[in-house]
Amino acid sequence: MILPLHHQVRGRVRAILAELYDLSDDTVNIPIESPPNRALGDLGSPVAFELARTLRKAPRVIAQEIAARFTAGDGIARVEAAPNGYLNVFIERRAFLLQRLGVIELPGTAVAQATGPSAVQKTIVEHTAINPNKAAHIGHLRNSALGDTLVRALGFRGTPVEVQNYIDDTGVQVADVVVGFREIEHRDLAGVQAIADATRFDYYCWDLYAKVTEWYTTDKARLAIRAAALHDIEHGVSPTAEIANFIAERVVRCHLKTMARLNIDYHLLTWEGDILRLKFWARAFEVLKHSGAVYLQTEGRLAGCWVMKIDDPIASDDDAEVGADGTSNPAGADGGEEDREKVIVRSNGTVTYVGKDMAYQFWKSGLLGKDFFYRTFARRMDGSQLWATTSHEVDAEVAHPPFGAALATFNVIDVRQAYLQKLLKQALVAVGHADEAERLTHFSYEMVALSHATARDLGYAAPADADDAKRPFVEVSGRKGLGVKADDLIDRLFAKALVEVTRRNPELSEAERRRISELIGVAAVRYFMIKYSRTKVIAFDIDEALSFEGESGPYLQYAVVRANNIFQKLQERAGVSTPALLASLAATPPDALNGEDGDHELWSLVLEAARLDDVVEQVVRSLEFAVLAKYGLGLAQMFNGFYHKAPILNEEREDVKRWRAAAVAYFRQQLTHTLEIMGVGVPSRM
RNA sequence: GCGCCCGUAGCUCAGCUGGAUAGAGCGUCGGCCUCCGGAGCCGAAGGCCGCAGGUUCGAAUCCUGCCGGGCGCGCCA
Repeated sequence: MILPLHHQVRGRVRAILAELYDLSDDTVNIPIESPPNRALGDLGSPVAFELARTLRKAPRVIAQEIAARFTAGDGIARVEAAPNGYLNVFIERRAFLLQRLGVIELPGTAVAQATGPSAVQKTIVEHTAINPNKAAHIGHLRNSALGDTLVRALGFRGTPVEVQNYIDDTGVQVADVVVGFREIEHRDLAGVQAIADATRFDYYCWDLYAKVTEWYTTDKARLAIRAAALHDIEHGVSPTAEIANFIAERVVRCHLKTMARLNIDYHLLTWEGDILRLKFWARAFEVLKHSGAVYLQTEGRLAGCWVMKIDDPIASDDDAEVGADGTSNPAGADGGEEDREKVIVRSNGTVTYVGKDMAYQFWKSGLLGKDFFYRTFARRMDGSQLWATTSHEVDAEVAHPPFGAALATFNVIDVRQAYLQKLLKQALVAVGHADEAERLTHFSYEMVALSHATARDLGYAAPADADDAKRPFVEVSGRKGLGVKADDLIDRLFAKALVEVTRRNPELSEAERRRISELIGVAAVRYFMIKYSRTKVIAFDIDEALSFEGESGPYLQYAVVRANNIFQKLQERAGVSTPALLASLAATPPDALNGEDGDHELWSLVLEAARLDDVVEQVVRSLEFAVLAKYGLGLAQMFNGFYHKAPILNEEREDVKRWRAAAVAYFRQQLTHTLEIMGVGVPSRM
């Protein structure tokens, strides 16, 4: 951890600024950065540049004046003004490392914990939310990997988190599969159950879903069958509703199994059907009507609908200018340009998706005044209960944790839903809860598409003249059945890892080799899914995803395994236990740590390892997990370089040996934490 | 048409709320296992940071306008 030191430096610079220039505390922000190399310093601040204009002094002079006032102590060795105006801080290295290794006490932590935001309230993270009508694919994996990493990152910094997975069991997609079973395969509930027991059900539905889509296109009249099925599901009409229930529940169990393979799980499954049956919408509707946010449109195109005004700063400019070319579209036969409205309740009285989502969000934010009933659905990976909502009081378990009513909410949903998420926020504002709206975050990310090479592997060949062929990637499509199933990808990764592990460690038992392969496979997928910025479309390439080299999860694991090996060997060959080694540091001269011969590699490793807390803060602030991935990569690279250059077991100088070991001990601790935040474990061997 | 996103090395991408010399992986070429495990390390080649203006001590980063690409804008979800 480096942040306590940041706070300290900031505080002391503030005090000096107040003293020297009479600058009040919060007018100046004091950025803390990393100087390009250790010879320049451990922490650096360009604060003098910003002050240069207001103080009418050269940055270098300001930096010098601040540095002159800066006294050593409290973990800071000295402060220098660089010739170019940077203020550079040098850390008291020995104390810093010993504190982080727990050899000596870290001053101020007890206080910091006691005075910290003790009453932090719960944050809800909703992710995954796969339609329960087919197997999960790689697009869903990006969602879950990002969502779960967010959950872990929040947990790392002490924020209580509730993880929800929303199940759209009453939507068209489930209806489609019901239609497929009944109309194409002519099966009843028992028939569907038999198939579920005899096959990989989510895979079966994947294919069936594609078939149904095709089936609709051959005769548009068949769409009426879908509409009827959807209606029956929403109203609980037998037997359609029972079949739909069965399908949804079975497929959800498949999804849970898939996600569990990647160390991803949830506290609560919220079922859309329960939101309908418990009339959450009716309550939300009252509030929305009462506030005037949603009103009945009486004229025009949307007459008879309850609508919400979209406040889009679109600025209805003059569009009178239409080119001379005759393509001017007749914009407004009857009012095309005035305020836009979004339908919330259709003229036939049914609620749109947005409406249901608003009710759900009101509940998440603690504004609905209603609650679900709850039942145990399954076991979580740690053995505790996975809860699900229910609308039947008879099924309900009285004793359950409190759900919903969170201080803050993150909805992990891809960028294509940005518009709807914006409306959701707007609805909160409209009913007078601007603060809740402020604390609602749409964690958006770009979609996963397929590289042309991988689409070809899957047997998809776009006609050369088709649009698809010209695009930079091929879109995943559940409707077309085009996509890489999550479990297929995971299977391939596990299998490939097993080959590699077996080649390197033939003496291990098969069970052990499998265990290791799975850890490696998980690292590969999860790292792959977070290493891109969330604003970037991933053109998924199977060969790239299967790579265990370079910028990959296994590379990070490998670094930790190597580090662990050193301590194991230290114990085996020299009989030195890690605790004993660390204990001996207090009495070891710190020359090696301070860089004899101007060599700061050892210290650089320690300092970089310490940055994890800073990185996690940045990641949570920006929701950019690629930063975490890059940090882990850089740290592993730094260690690997150090590993080759600085031997430990064979180092003769005892003090050098100990400090190197200490640095590596801290490194592996921090990189292990980094991997934990990614949901990745460390194998015993690789 | 309007809104959001992307454009950096041959390819895939980093570049933190403007800051010290624009970096990594893959690929290419050349080295390194009597030495803690080579899923590794070291080195080389490879960049008008899409284009043009602007803001300032300083711009890959901020603003404007273009160009190219993606997505969104339904009484679908």
